[in-house]
Amino acid sequence: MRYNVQESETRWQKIWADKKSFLAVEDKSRPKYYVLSMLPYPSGRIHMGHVRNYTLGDVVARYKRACGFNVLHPMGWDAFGLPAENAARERKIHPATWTYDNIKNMRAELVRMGLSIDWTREFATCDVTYYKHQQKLFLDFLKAGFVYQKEAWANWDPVDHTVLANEQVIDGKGWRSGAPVEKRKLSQWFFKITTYAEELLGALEGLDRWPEKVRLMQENWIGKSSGARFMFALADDSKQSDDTQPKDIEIFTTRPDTLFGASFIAISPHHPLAAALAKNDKKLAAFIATCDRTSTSEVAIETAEKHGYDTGLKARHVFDQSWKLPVYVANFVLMDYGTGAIFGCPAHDLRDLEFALKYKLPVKPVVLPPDKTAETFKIDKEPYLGNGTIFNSDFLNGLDVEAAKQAAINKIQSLKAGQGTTLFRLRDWCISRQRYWGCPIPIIHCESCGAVPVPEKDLPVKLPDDVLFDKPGNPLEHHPHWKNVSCPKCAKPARRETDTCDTFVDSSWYFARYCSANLADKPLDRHQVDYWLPVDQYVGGVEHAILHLLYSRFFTRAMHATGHVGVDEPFAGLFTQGMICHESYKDKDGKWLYPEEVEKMPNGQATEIKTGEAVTVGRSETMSKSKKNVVDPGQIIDSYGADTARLFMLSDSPPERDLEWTDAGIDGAWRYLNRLWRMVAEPPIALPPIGTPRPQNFAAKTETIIRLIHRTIADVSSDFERFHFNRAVARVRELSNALEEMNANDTESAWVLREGLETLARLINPMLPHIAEEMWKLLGHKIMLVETPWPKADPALLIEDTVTIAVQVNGKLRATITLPRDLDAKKAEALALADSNVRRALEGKTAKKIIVVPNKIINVVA
RNA sequence: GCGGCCAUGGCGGAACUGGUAGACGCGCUAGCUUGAGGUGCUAGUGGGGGAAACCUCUUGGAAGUUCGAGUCUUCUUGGCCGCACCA
Repeated sequence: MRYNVQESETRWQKIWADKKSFLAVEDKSRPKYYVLSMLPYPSGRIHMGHVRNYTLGDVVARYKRACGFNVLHPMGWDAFGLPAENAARERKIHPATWTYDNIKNMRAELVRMGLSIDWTREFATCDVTYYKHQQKLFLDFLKAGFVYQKEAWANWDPVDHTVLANEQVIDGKGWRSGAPVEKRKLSQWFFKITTYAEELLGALEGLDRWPEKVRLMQENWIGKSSGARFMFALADDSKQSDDTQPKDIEIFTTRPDTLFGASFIAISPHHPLAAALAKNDKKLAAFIATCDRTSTSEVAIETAEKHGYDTGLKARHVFDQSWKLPVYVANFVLMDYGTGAIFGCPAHDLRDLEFALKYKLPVKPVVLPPDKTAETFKIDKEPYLGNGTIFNSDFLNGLDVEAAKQAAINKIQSLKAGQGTTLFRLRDWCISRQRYWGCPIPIIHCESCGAVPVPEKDLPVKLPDDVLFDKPGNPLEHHPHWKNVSCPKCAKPARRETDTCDTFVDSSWYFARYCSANLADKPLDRHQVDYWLPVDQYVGGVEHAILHLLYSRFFTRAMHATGHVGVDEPFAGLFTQGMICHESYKDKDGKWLYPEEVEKMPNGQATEIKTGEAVTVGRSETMSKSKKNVVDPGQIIDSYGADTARLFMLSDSPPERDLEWTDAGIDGAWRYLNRLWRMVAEPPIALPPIGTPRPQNFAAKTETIIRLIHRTIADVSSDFERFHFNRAVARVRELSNALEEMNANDTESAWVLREGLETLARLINPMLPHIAEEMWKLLGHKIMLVETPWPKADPALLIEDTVTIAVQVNGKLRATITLPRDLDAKKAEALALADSNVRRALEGKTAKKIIVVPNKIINVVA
């Protein structure tokens, strides 16, 4: 007999659905646990990354459920976005049709994975019933001051008539059109994420169940730096281009302690002063134009080379009005950071040093390293960045770097030239997208009233269905009448905002919406949200380490401020899984081949099945459609079943690391599934009926098995708690190996075997839910495993009476001895020394020192 | 360039706070069983030596701390990831 996977898996899936096994209902009497896998984009098919992601989430959900938690484990669709519009353009399918068809297919695939999801809470972010609430949140945020509109530079694709995200600009060209991207100033909507910059940074520390790596990435992204901003006055005798030219330059620095080492001022090519000067300086205008050109296309290559243009202007040093510094326009100074102007201190900054060496500017050290003397210390090709004592610096002399920073800031403030300040790298979040398939921004533009929020009673602002994708640009803009409305304030003819929201907005609150997914009249129900939030365990890919997670953290704070939720942090625990990798194959013409088009030889060579020609085998790398090194989960589940796929995902590789897909691995998982089934379908010993009382005594061999059963319960439980699923699988396999070897046909052994098999079924249940239920049923149980609590290890059976102790002589293992547990150190010592191997290793020498670590090791030093 | 992570058999990986390195699996070898096409069972499997007991070397490399280091420290090599002139 063989295990009939397909029959069994579809049967259990139906039973779970019929019994509503995974329906989540608020229940104050039980602790809640919210498990969430990252929202999938409905591309049409699930891929291996999804399988891994949802398997991990499902193991946690099923395990916590068995442990007595009231579990919420929902699923939905991140359904807005560009691919649907591309499909519409390329294949003349309406984005909605394309999206909902894809959702239907993918939902069916997810159901076949046997996930313990509460499907009653499912929604797609493109449902009007979802995005109308998002529009309400937008209006609330607007009222609370989290939203504003401003002119901002955007990457504009002149062929597709659309704005491109930075990652859609490749070598300065649009990723679809290939046309050189232009910088255009557009009026766009922003969320004020910078309001919370300090808090988003500070709260990272409290996210102790987040990967260190992700917290670090967010920390760097937010990029806090403290320093000072202050004015350098332009000297009177500087040449003046016209009256509109500013009289001073404001700079930002994190190193006010090095001010006495200043040798120049540099401003960005985009600085207003540069623009003013360029009006009467053709050479400068040309220089700025060169900077613009290199700044878009060849950023990576040009990074090293620094260029500057001496404006001829002089700036007076803040601390010494007689000291005049030259003012350069320099290509390495960014306009959108700080004030767009810096002072250069070559001795203590690499970039300033490069610049100074190139333009022969003075290099004057002002920080003396602890091991150097003032007379001999010189800066050559390397700036000195470390701590030290300030010298050559007037009133700062003798201070260390930190003290000097503070002293310099105090002085600047007393001079009324500026003040100490903190700067963040984090920018406000531009949410405007010039696209159709997104949530409309609920704003009406009126000639006389300006940007007017759509009144709440008029929500939702629905996307029109009758749109055409026959020409480039935003279909909402081209629609015959959708954008023509009357102003809600003055009733004059006005124009709807035709921008839609960035899809990151959709995914910034979906986790909260699941708590009251079917609520019609408002976005969230405070009681339900307060019960379920925060998400206890969030699972997804590292690729969202910054944007999605940071936006969600901001959104949650904004929702808190507007009274929609009661928490600041959406995700208490975060787990980021690794990618799925596979070898790639190329034919002789260099065209990629799918794995199923290739036959592998035992010697590692490969040939194309169709042609018989040799195939180049590439190294294993992340599965991607472009390289065709993908394996379709649907096909795997068809032939091996969901449990096999799930087991493969959990075995061997730790979940945070990349996983290599191999056919051998899936075969191994499949064989194990069959072994499990055979163990209960055809047990080696006849099993006693359920509820047979536990025998009083066991033979030593049987006792060992009993102890192993309980050891395994304890180990697997702690492995699950710590996301060590590969270890859990190993522990489970050890137990099944031991049970398979049982052959004594006595009543005690039979009892222990039943105990072992039942434990096995319960332990694998979170990972392999279908076969676990099947085994449980074969063992005669009427109550399903989904309703059966997690097994508890008997603490008495976890403690061994005897322990095996390693005996070392001079740090080298010479013997292992078995001793009663917690044996007195002196006695243990004596027994160790009596061991023949130990005596031989000592070669008659006497022990100088003996280290005894109870129940672990004895080291004899001779 | 800056910041971070990682390195263990032929392969994926175990080893909790420094305490028997190589659990578990894949692969391979030998034998048995089964047999038409994702079988099952037994034994073995880090390198070198030995019939064996056992000895010896071994966690990218070099040094150090320690009775004892895969684990801690310093240097070094290689790989992966993030940021990239952020003043």
